[in-house]
Amino acid sequence: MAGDDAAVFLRAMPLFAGVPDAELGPLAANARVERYRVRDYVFMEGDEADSFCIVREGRIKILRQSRGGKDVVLELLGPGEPFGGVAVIEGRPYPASAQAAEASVVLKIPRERIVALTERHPGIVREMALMIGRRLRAAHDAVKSLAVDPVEARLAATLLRLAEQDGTRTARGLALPFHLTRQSLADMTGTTVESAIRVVSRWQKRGLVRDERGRLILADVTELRALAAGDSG
Amino acid sequence: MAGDDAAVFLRAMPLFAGVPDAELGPLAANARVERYRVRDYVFMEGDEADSFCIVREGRIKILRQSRGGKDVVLELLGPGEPFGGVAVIEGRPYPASAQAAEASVVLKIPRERIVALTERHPGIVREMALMIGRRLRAAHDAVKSLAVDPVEARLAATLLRLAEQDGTRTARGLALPFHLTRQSLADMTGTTVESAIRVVSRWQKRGLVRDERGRLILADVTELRALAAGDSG
DNA sequence: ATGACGTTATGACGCCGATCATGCCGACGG
DNA sequence: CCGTCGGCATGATCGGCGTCATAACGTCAT
Repeated sequence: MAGDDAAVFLRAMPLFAGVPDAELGPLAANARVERYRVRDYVFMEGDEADSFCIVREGRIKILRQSRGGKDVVLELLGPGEPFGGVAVIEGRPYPASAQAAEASVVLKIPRERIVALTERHPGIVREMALMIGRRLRAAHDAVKSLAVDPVEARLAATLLRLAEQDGTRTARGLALPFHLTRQSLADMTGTTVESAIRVVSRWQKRGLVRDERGRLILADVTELRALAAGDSG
Repeated sequence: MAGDDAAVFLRAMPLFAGVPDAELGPLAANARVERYRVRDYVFMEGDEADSFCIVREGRIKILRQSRGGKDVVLELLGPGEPFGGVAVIEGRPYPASAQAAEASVVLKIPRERIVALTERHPGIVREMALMIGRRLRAAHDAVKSLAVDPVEARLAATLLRLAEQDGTRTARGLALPFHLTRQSLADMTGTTVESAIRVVSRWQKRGLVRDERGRLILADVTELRALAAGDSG
């Protein structure tokens, strides 16, 4: 049902590098393809972890919310990036919600399938461990930043990380390949919309960033890096 | 050189549950036992990751420091807990420093040994993945807390987590089994010594916690839980 | 068209908590 | 014994930034 293109998609992932085509085909065939509109939830914190998910198109936010309604965005994932894997192999409910930041397509592999596959191919577990390790480092970076850096530095660091991860070089500067709301930006840095708006507006006036049809473009990367590092000049 | 007691110690770890005694003996024999005094560093951020470490006795802080000299404690580990594993299997330098919070003993297994063992026993990798996953969740908890909770709530949550993890029940309340400096507490919650001192003193006066020879005892757990949850009563 | 809604924008106000300073106490070493 | 040092305690001050309010603008559905 998912079709051959799903198999091709899975084939391209480092996670399944050690799995032969003969097994990847059936896996793809058992995967469901789900479409989400902006603000739709893929799953909610506390849901039973029945699927291993992979972003096919769009952006998925991993977030938790506090009583008080404020969202905290823990991760922002793009095409090719898996999520929900830890909960699935642990057999526990999802520890956070997954929400579409824009219209998105997600590949969902049933729990039993992925578990069975990992038992036959330990390489997958190894790749997963490495991936989770990278995310742990990222989370630790966030902790450190929230603990010691002022809002402006956190915002600069966040934009730089996103841009360096999957931004595109243009004549005008480093461009984020997707629309990012000031609200999302605030939720990613532990601040408020107003503060995010104020800081970014200030940067626009100073020519550090540009806003082209909703897409942010980092014009002065070195200056932003200085701000992220805590220098005040 | 490490002796048989090291083998017994490793045997008790879930991480090596799938490894036969015949292999655990040589592993223990190749492990080094290192002693550290308070404030000694096991390794520093950026050091080449040449050892997989396990806390044998004492407490080890995993921390990063900002220009400005302020420490951020990411994890506080007790006996039986491994660290430095992600960096070792990834072959990258340690992403954070490890420092003794009290006099401690650490078991250090050379990189090649642990890597070779994981190749023969994929179960270790699986256990590692689960462990890193748990730590990732803990890190995400910290991110959320730093992003939305006020200082008092963060301090309460931190003490509760430590106490529930390896505290001991006493007549007076839930006791932390080790001495925790206000400075360390501040570094774990992203605040300053002064704030940590003020909050804890206030709690002592209200009878929520007691300080017995440096050891903190949580007398009113339910009230602390309410504070951690953000209620102001 | 025309509301409704989401996003960006800007100002006024207030407070939490960081910063700075000062003092006390116990431990430890010369 | 007394100087030094690390940890705990408390007050005064000030600023970053969260909160609240208001408004302009673009998009979409009816």
